[in-house]
Amino acid sequence: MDDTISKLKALADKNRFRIFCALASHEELCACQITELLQVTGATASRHLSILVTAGLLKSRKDGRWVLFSLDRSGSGFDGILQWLDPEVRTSLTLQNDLDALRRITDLSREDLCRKQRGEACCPIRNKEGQHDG
Amino acid sequence: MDDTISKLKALADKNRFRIFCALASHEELCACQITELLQVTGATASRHLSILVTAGLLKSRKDGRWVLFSLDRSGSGFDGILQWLDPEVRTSLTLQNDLDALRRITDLSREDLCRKQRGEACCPIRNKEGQHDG
DNA sequence: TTTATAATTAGCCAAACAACTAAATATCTA
DNA sequence: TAGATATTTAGTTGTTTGGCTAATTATAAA
Repeated sequence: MDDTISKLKALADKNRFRIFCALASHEELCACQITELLQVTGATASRHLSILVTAGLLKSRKDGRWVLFSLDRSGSGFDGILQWLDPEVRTSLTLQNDLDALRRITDLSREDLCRKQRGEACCPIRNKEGQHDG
Repeated sequence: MDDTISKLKALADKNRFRIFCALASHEELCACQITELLQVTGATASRHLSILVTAGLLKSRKDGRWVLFSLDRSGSGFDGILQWLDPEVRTSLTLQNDLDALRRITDLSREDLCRKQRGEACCPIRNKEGQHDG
């Protein structure tokens, strides 16, 4: 039971939920891409990612100086999670915006993305929210 | 998305998770039976129940001075939740103990249960936990 | 109508949590 | 090696949350 509750707790946060859904449609994303998507500090993104990994929802691998995250589909009941969340992922405005944003983010090379994060304001991520999230 | 996160938050607490699982195998339970199961104050049980109802996971109906709670299976994706949690429910030691306890609780009339809650120590609910919960 | 009781609400406190900044730990490149 | 950069860890702060007791509301019984 505690494992299941860890998973529930891990998903029961808006930013972590967005990370999870982002990875449901992108095989792998690095920490800095997640940071860019959420528009939080790298430290914050890193902590959220570690919570998701610890809960067994994500796995990570190192690629040079990058750490790449992906869904850990090995957990028992994982398909049930996806089945539950799937209609959500397809209809939420926030998550649709996230997909748009991710497209822009992954269009940049990681190098360009990181240059951008150092402050050269190119390609800002717009957040269309404020409307009720369908 | 917010609705889904409310459901996740509602389930991401041990006591609320136990309530939900209890109701997965008992059509209806009143607040005082839940109180007895969790071994918390009525106020605490009531708050947990209201969180589950607000999230759309439970519904309630009044029967005289009792309020009876049951799963609200109408929510979209509800079957996905059950599918996810089902293996859990069948293997968790805590949840198995809860089923035993519930059998004892529902064997009592509600009147007897409430007399018991007023302090006459009959039929204590044993908690076998402490062992790792499988 | 008075008393008892099921349930909820209000108010309090300690623990958990999510965000930040700053510092530390890799890893790559010049 | 020195410097840059991707990520994580440490430490701080304000908010949320889960539990309690006490007070309130609603129903039933005497």
